[in-house]
Amino acid sequence: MTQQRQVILDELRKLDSHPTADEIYEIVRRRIPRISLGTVYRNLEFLSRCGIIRKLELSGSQMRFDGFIDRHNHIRCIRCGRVDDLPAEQLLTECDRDLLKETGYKVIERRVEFLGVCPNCREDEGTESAG
Amino acid sequence: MTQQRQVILDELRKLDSHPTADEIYEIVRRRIPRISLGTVYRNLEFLSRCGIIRKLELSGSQMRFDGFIDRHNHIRCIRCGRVDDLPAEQLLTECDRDLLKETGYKVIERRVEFLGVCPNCREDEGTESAG
DNA sequence: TTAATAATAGTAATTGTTACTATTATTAAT
DNA sequence: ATTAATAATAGTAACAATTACTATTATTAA
Repeated sequence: MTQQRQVILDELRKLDSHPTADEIYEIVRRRIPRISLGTVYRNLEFLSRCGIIRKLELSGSQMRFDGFIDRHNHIRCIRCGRVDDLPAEQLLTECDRDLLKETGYKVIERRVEFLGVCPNCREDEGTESAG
Repeated sequence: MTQQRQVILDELRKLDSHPTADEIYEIVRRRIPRISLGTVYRNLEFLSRCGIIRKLELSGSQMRFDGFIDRHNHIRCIRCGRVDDLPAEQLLTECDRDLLKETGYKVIERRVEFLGVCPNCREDEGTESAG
C-alpha cells in the first residue's frame, strides 16, 4: 500500500457517487499534486482486481468506480451521466413510481445485459485444458 | 437514402449478430471498396436516430448495432465479446440452466442498469423550459 | 444547367485508456 | 546504515474508438 494507493482508496470511499478515473485523479491531486493519471488508473485496476473496490463496466464511454463492493444496482442520468446507487433488491419488478419516490430519478429505461461464455468459447475451454 | 446508407442497412439486416462499426465497415467495403469509416459511423448514427436500427450502448469499449428494433435482451460472451440475442421475455427470473439450454451460453453475471433523469436535472428541466 | 443542398472520402483531432521508461521508493539481508 | 533486489511512480508516448473537418462529389429543385 503506497501513499498514492491509500489516498485513492480513501477518497473513493468518501464518495457515494461513482466517479470516473479522471474525477478521482482531480480529487487525489489536491492531496498529491504530482500524482500521474496513469498511477490512478493502475491502482484502480489493482484495487478492483483485489476485490477492494468495484469497477463498473456499464454503458457509457467511461469506466466508473465504486468504493463499496456489496452488490447493488445503479441508475444513470441520461442528461448529466451521473450514476447513483439503487438498493440491491430494487429490481425490474418494482414500478417506476416507487423508484421516483425513493431515488428522485424519473426512470426512462431499464437495461439488462447478461454475461456468460458463448457456445464456441465453451468448446475451446474444453479443448484447451480443464480451465 | 444514398447507396452507402442502403448497403449499410442491408448488410446489418443480414446479420443476426451485433456487429461493431468496424465490422460493418469491413463487410460493406466488399461492396463499396472506397467507403470511408466515417460514413459508416455517420449512417449508423443516422439510422438509429431514425429508429430504423438500434444502437446498443452496452458495456464494453465499442458500440454495437442491431438491425432488428424489437425489444429483446442481449447476452455477451466474457471471453470473445460476441453478443447474441435473448428472447424478450428471458428476464432475471429465468434460471441459468434454462438459459444454457436455450442459448448455449453459460451465464456468469447479469447486469442491470436503470436509466433516468436525476433529481438535479429534473429541477433544471423545470427551470429552463417545459422540455 | 445551374444554383442550393446534402453526403461523401479521406484526413486530422479528440478522448479514454494503456504501455513504456527512467527515476524514486520500498523492502530484506547484511 | 549499506547494499542489492523489487516494486511503484511520474511523465510521456502510444493506442483504439469515435467524432469533427474540409474539399469534392452526388443529388435535388428550379
